[in-house]
This record gives sequence, structure tokens and C-alpha cells, in this order.
Amino acid sequence: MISNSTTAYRQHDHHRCLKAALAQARNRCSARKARLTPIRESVLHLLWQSHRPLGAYKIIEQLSASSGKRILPPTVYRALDFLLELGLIHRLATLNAYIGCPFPDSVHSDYFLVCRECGSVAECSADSVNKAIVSTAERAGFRVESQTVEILGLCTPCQSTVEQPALEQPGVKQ
Amino acid sequence: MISNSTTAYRQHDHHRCLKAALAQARNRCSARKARLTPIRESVLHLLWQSHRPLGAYKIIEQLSASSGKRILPPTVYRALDFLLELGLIHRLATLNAYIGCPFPDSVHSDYFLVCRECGSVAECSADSVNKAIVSTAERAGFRVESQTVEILGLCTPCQSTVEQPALEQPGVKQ
DNA sequence: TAATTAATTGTAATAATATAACAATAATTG
DNA sequence: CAATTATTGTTATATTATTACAATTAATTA
Ligand SMILES: [Zn+2]
Ligand SMILES: [Zn+2]
Ligand SMILES: [Zn+2]
Ligand SMILES: [Zn+2]
Repeated sequence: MISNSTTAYRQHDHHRCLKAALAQARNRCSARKARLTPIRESVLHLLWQSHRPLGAYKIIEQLSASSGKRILPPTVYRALDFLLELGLIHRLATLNAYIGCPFPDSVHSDYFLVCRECGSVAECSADSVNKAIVSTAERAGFRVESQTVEILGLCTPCQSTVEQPALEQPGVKQ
Repeated sequence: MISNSTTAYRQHDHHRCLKAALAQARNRCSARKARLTPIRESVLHLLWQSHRPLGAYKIIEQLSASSGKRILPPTVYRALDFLLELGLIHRLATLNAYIGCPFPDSVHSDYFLVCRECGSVAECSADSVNKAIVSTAERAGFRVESQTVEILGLCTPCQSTVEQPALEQPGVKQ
């Protein structure tokens, strides 16, 4: 299992995440003879501001603000499509939002742990989950081609700062 | 593991699916003292036309056509919200579409097998998948509250009618 | 029963997310 | 260089979903 859950939800040297992501992006682009243009790099940079996903229109806003000129939707959506195709970012279907991929180089059918409190998202790849999905699908005669797995819940730090939903047994909190 | 994959993708007496769904809906509504009004029932009925999910605006179209009067978005979205809250239907995040739940009465954290060819969707609930997700999330210190699992691929009948996609590396159009 | 309240539906307007179509510009290739 | 290809700019529009408030219908109470 690979995951960035230990850092994503906690204080950490995020500058390293950013630097690593940009370096990987440059590698990947040159390997594929694809161009990491200023717009594309800016979008990737914005997505790596934090571990919270960003909607396309938030990106448009921020890019417009930082560049001083009005950036329009197709510009950003094209950059997002480019980054998605290279596997440098992911789209979260349940949030209509985008997030940088922390390990674009390892092949992974990934899933996402979305903290409903702080909004941060960690990406994981666990063979056990993948195997369970593929094998139960196979039992149903279904051939898996791709999967979308998005888990909503509470990250470790947020478990202590947020009260439990009232449905649980009383007295077991923390 | 419960699943409707054996029927969903094949010829079957779909009228039974519809009848069962409507009966379960009526039960559930009376149990909850909720009203299955004509609009709500119509929407549920439309979603049970087949095992293919329907977008909200398709429902609006069909409802407008069949009722002879113009049905507007809030009317349908309200019916959908009602049915979602009662667990009688599900929303598929990857498709922005809705589908009837074949077993609203059993508690299930479900996942969906979406056939990219025929468009039919089966719903499954497998403990193995659920356990794998919860246990790997726990290893990451994450407390799962809900999950969205949507699998894209080919159902059994479609596997024989459709050629395989050429296995290509994801990359960039040159 | 009539009066009151609550739930549901109707309607207009708009928000949020995403794409199509085509023109202009920049980079790459021969 | 010219020719070609890739990228970006721009306008318009598609698709999905929600807000706000009025009208109506059903349920409850006096
Ligand atoms: Zn970081
Ligand atoms: Zn958190
Ligand atoms: Zn059926
Ligand atoms: Zn199929």
C-alpha cells in the first residue's frame, strides 16, 4: 500500500511536496515529449498549494488574479485535461474537483480519503482493495477497466477536534 | 455478497423488477410516514424503466412528455432528493445520473458495476470490498463514514460483442 | 366543520461545472 | 525561410443543480 496520508493531513514541509510534484511533472513531460507550458505549470502549481482539491472555477479565479488577465474556462479545462492525461492530477467525481497526484510514477489504481472536516485528501493504493473489487466483479462476470473509489470520513487530526455523529454508541468517543 | 448483476445485464422479466421496486417503495414510505406522491412515484417509475441510469434532465424531459405539462428542474430534483433520502435510489457521481436501488431494505454499502457498452448498471454489496476499504483506511488513521465506489468495465454479454481496447499507455496526443 | 398549520408543488431566476467551434498565436519541422 | 502542428484566446452555449418565493394541497387542530 502506498499513501500520502501521513503527511496530507498534518503539518509538514509542504514545499517539498510541491517541488517533488513539479520535478516529476517535468520528467514525465520530457519523457512523453509533451510541453509543460506556463499555463499548465501554473495550474499544477495551484493544485499543489495544499492537499485540498480545487474546483475548475476556483483555478480560473486564482489564475486570473495572479496573472492579472482574465483567464477563461477552456484555457483551464485544457490544462486540466492535459495534466489528467499525463496522470499528474486526478479528478474527484464526488467533489467535481481536481487534485495533484503525489505519485504519478507508480502505476496505481488509486483511491481517495476525503476528510469532510479539513477538506484534505490523501491518495492511497492498496492491493487489497483493488483485488477485492476485481475479484467480486469477476464473480459477477464483470470485467473491470477502471475504478472510482472515493471515501468520505475523518482524518486522524480531525477525529479529535470534531464531535462524533450522534448515531454511535455513547461513551466511546476518543 | 448481494448483487443484481445476473439480471441487470440480460434479458429478464423486468416487469418484476419494476413491481418489486414500487412495492418496496410503498412499504418504506408508509413505514416512514412519508408520502409517495404521484410525482415521486413517476420519477421512481422512470428510473425503473431499465437498468440504465438516467440524468435529471432526461427525467424532466420524459416526465414533461408523459404528463403533457412542462415539469421544471426543482420538481424533479425534489423528488430525487426524497427518493435518495429514503434509500430508494442512488446517484452515480461519475455519471451525474440516478438509478433505482434493487434492494433498499438490506443495509448495504454498495458499489456499482457500470457497463461502458450497454450502459446498464448493477449494484453489489460485498463485505470483502467494504472490509478492505475500511481496514486500509484505518491503517491510514482514517475513519470511514461513507464510500463511493463506481466500477467501469464490461458486463458479461458485452464482453463477447465488443473488441478489447488496445492496451496503450496513457499519453498525450502529439 | 372551519381554521390553522405543514408539506408539497409551481415558477422564475440563477449558480456551478463543462464543452463546442473557430480564430489567433506560438512552437516545431522540413 | 515556409509549412505544419500545437497551444491559447474568445465567444457562445451545454449540462447539471440550487435559491427564493408563491401557490396549492394535505394533514392537523380548534
Ligand atoms: Zn504536502
Ligand atoms: Zn481532516
Ligand atoms: Zn430488471
Ligand atoms: Zn453491457
